[in-house]
Amino acid sequence: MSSPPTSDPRRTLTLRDVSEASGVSEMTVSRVLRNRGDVSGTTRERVLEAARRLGYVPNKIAGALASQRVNLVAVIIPSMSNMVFPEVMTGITETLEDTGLQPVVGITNYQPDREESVLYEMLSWRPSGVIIAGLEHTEASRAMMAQAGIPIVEIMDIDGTPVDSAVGISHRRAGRQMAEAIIAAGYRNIAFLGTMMPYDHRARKRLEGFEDALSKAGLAMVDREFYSGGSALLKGREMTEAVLTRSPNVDFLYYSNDMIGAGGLLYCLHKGLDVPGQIGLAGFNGVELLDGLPIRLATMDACRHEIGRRAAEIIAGKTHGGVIGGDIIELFPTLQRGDTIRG
Amino acid sequence: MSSPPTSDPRRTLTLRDVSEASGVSEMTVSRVLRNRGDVSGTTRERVLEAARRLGYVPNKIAGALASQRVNLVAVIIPSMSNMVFPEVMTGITETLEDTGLQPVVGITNYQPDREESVLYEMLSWRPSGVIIAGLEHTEASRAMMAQAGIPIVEIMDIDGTPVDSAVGISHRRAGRQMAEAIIAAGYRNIAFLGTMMPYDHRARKRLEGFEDALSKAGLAMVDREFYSGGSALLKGREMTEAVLTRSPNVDFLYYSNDMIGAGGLLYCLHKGLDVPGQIGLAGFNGVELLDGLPIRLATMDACRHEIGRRAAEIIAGKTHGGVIGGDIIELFPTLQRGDTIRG
DNA sequence: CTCGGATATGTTAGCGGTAACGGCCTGACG
DNA sequence: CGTCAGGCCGTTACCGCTAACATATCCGAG
Repeated sequence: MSSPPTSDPRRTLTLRDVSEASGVSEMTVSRVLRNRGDVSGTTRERVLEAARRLGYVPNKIAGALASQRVNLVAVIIPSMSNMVFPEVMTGITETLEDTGLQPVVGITNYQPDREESVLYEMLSWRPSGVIIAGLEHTEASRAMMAQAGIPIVEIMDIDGTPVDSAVGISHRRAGRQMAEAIIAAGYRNIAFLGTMMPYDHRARKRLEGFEDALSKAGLAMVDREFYSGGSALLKGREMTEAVLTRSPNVDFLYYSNDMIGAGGLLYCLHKGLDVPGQIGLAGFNGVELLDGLPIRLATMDACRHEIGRRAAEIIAGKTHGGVIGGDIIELFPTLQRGDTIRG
Repeated sequence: MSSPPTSDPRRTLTLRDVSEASGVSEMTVSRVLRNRGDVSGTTRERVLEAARRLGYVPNKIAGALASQRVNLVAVIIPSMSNMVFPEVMTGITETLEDTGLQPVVGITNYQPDREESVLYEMLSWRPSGVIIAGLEHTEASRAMMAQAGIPIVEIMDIDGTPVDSAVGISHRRAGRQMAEAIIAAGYRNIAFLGTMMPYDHRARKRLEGFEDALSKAGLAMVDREFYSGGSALLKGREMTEAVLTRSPNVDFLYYSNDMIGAGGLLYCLHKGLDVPGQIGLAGFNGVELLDGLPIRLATMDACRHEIGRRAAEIIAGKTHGGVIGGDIIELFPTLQRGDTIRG
């Protein structure tokens, strides 16, 4: 039943409390806590002890306002349940780890107006940089980013014009490459299975590149099937059944992502189809999950981890007094043939 | 080539800029932008127009400092690539959506000291509440949370003593329940396959509950296998092979999560084993992915979405002037027998 | 016409830190 | 013994915004 040292017990502590408890000025406490400027060893000890004893947690809001420095990096991505963005995040986090910078995530659910409001909200906290997925944004979003006066890195995609910097792969090229490999393997009746893509621009670009290569070879997509929402694995299974029923002559299934591809693969194996002889399959992303499947789905690694790493490096570099110029870094995904393309 | 209205073109804008551009005081601008207090229609229009034209983004740092209110909720979880936490996040986000509160995520990678530093970092931004996974924290972490003077909700687990509120399930009971169902189905030679769990307390508690029920029935675990890192699906496959090779008499495989369970299931099916006659399997979590498998793995739904929802409701309620009392909300997972337990 | 009370806008004083600068003291050096 | 650099610590003035209060304006009732 001891009473607290001074005043209100539940008031949150400030520098002044630590200052009084340790008998030095607030400024000195601030210096100790930030490890900046010269403070004698004994004073430092006294201050640290007092801070620890009181359970003082600095107020970064006040600190940021005074110093005009915020150690946050806004990361704006469409989704987290996607298996692709967690890995990008890992790359970002790793790289930022020892720069004093901290990522803060915002989710847009692939909705441009939601992206705009998330961006607005994040910018209002004056972060040191922005990492944002994709090159397609609303006019207002682009304007905000251009105005913000901080490094902006648009990631995943480089088929377009970034506001500032960009790190990613060419999805159009990725689609084309996959198509070429499939054609070279002798498949001719190719179907596409993928997301409904009003706003999944990267899936759209892959499809465009893919169809481009098909038509160059005098071919056209034989069938296509779209989905949205639900368990991707299950959707892959269902869509595959639908396509194979509707178009029995199909000899290749190109999926817009690995998850539905995996579902499709499981379905084909279950039905006892000869993969890759009778029918071939390919996905996109190179997700870890594929390693656990009975046979390995053909895919393309989207360089997710490195994209995160490189983007974070750009932010960190510019924050610590780098140049202003916008860099465009293109990465090159590798085609993994797996066991589902013959040849 | 027009020059900017005043001074430095790249300086970030403040209320004063909007104030000057619209000919009213900063205070009035502030009122308009926050939709608070009485402002005439014409003034409001003029201010909004000016703000839009200039591309003004308010500085929440200054706002928060002045108003002593921060619309952020700290959410601290072990991992994002886990399939379980994204769904909790969805529940949180949904519920917070129209409260003006915004979740901010921190990741601990199951490391207590990392949790401590993430917590410290987040508390230094003075959030309106904290949602944190688990009941086990360092002494310092518990002290910080107790001191913070804001609502704290510990989620996922209720087998223990929360700092303030808690929302979750009893993992011990969940393990026990699963064991009872398995025993009732007539399986007797049961093996456990799961994560190495220095800090995955929930997996540990499930195992404890499970073994508890086994021993009550006069049984003991026949074999066990642990993993850490890597593709869970693949690990499930590998561990299953290891166990079945080492202990051919095993007739049930209890997995600590659905992902490795799915890997094991695929392995068993691939080997042509009779599931669930010859061998049974069960996982934990009720992840969506299972819907896409050839047959449905037995599992227990961990109520992830509802946990997120309820936790967010507690925070929102207390923030908007609710009571202080710590609530403990227990949810009850449902056993989904699927097709991998006979009977 | 006067006056009370909305309604609309401005003024002042911080919020809790930090940058910048200044003062004091010590010890080395000419 | 004066001087001065450098270590150590305090003072002052904000950072950009908002709470609280003060002031002006307008309207209709009495």
